[in-house]
Amino acid sequence: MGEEVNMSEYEELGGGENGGDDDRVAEWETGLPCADDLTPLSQLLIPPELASAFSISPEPYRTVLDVSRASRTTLSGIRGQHSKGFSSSDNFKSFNESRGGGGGGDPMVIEEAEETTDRDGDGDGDGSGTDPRKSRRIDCSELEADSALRAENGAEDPSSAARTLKRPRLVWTPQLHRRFVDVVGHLGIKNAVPKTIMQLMNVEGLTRENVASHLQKYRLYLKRMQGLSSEGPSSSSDHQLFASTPVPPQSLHESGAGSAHNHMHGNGHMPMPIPMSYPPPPMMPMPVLGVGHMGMPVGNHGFESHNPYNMLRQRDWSYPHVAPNDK
DNA sequence: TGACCAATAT
DNA sequence: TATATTGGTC
Repeated sequence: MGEEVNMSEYEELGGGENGGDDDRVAEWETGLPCADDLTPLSQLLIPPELASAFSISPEPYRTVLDVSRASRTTLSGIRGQHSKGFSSSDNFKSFNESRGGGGGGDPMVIEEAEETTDRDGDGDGDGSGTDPRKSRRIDCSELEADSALRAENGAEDPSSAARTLKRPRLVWTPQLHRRFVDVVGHLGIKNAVPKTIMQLMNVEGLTRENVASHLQKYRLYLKRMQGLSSEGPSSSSDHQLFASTPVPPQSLHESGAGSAHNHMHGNGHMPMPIPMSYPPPPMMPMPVLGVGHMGMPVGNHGFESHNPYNMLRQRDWSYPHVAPNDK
């Protein structure tokens, strides 16, 4: 963070060809939210009052250094998941860091969800902080979080049993899905494979399996949409979630083989850092303003400053929603 | 061997 | 229904 992001990092991402041009990057940067728009990770994400209201122990302040370190470890952690992986891992770092617009990388962290379908029973009625397990936040700071969570999860037997514990079911929140879609959009549906998506998404705790599963569904959705394209909007429920799909439909047709450097967005350049702005509240499908067809941030800024969800989003982005996954 | 993907299970 | 897991294939 203290240091500049090396622009050359935009070069080739897993087979991507043409290098990142500075002006393109600059172009991008203009689209990025300015530092003021972002909630610094070094800042408390949960106000003390709120924390106490929900019986959450307030998080410690993080220094910028902490944040930086955390993001770095996160990245390395994620990279560590694949053995051979990417030639220049920095690509992903840049993807991530530059999005922070100087604010620093913010590897997203996801929230875990109780996997038992407990929507009827299990009255979460009394908010007496009894459900740390229901929706737990995982600190993005390093592995401590993971181990802490695991300890919390299988409090009795952290060592072996914890290993065998099922990791909680991942919930694809609109934010998370949005990130997914953005990455897929940048890769092009044809090049979007679970591993790459997972890495580009840079979401702590997200596994390839998670992505694969979601990708499967997403592809089905795209197929269906293409099939129905002329027949009006689908009434399916996933439409709500997927409605925010910027992925160019032609990508599917684009069986056009190997041109991996799909003209993706005009010039087939790298997946750029994606300023994640995701206007729609879950129940309100709306056209995606956030990402134009060029993958460029389009209407974000006004939105960001006005949209009340913005704050939430910030929170969602930088903060956990993750399922701990130890592999 | 690992990744992808479709089918199937939960 | 959404997500996880499995099994075949490359």
